Amino acid sequence: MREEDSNWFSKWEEELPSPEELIPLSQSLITPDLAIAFDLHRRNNSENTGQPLPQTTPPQPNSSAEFAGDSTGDEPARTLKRPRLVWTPQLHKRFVDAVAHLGIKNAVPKTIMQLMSVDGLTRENVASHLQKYRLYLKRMQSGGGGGGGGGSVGDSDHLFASSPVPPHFLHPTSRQSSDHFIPSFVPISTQHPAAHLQPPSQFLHRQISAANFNSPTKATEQAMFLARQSQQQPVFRPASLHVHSQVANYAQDLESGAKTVLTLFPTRDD
DNA sequence: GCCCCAATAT
DNA sequence: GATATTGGGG
Repeated sequence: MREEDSNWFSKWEEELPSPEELIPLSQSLITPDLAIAFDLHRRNNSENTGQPLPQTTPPQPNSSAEFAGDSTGDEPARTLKRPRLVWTPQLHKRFVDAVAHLGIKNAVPKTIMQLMSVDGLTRENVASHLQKYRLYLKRMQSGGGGGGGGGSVGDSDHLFASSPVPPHFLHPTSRQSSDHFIPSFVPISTQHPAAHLQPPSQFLHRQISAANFNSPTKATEQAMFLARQSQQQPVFRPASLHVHSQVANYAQDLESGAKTVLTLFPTRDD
């Protein structure tokens, strides 16, 4: 039923005290002007090991939607090109969790984008990624599903392979609202290829308090989804949340050396 | 307008 | 190679 869905969704929005409190993890994209600033002051350490960016400007959790920096004060903000979005495993996991949570049925770009609630993430970003992800799933059902065949999915899907694929993705059975797909721990025991992009200190072990989703109501489920993403307790103790907003990392492309790409940096691993 | 898919561009 | 963008169609 749609009604339920829209119900919890609106309730969700109503009940939330404030985005800042609920979603401390809201990942802010850097503004273009900031990017330019960084580009100007860019350090020479190409392959840095530590924190690449000094936080000269405390990013505001909610204003990030506007890239519309008038840094140069001339370009219409909408025309400005955003840097390419880099789908880190963490970001991708968030994507997968969102899709899993919505169920394949409702997993459309717009909805996914909303669920992920990542600042600066556009519908196009999600659509593009979703398209590719679907291909991956398809490839997986035909190739690797049977067992025995050896259809190995190949190593070309590093990113997608980094997050567990919810079982119900692979077999379109009649109904799966996936009411409770537990976005399980991703056993990031080994480092993924993109690990070099992440500061080593970011690797913390993740533990979910299973006690939390004992009796999730529709309303709270959404909150808990987000809470789970941020590896925080639900709204209970907002005081303890460190609100260190994420810094988007503009990394100079190591190979080409000319491109600027945007990496979303979760402060915790997912 | 949103969505999907495929193809093409960067 | 990974994303973004575009185009055709529902």
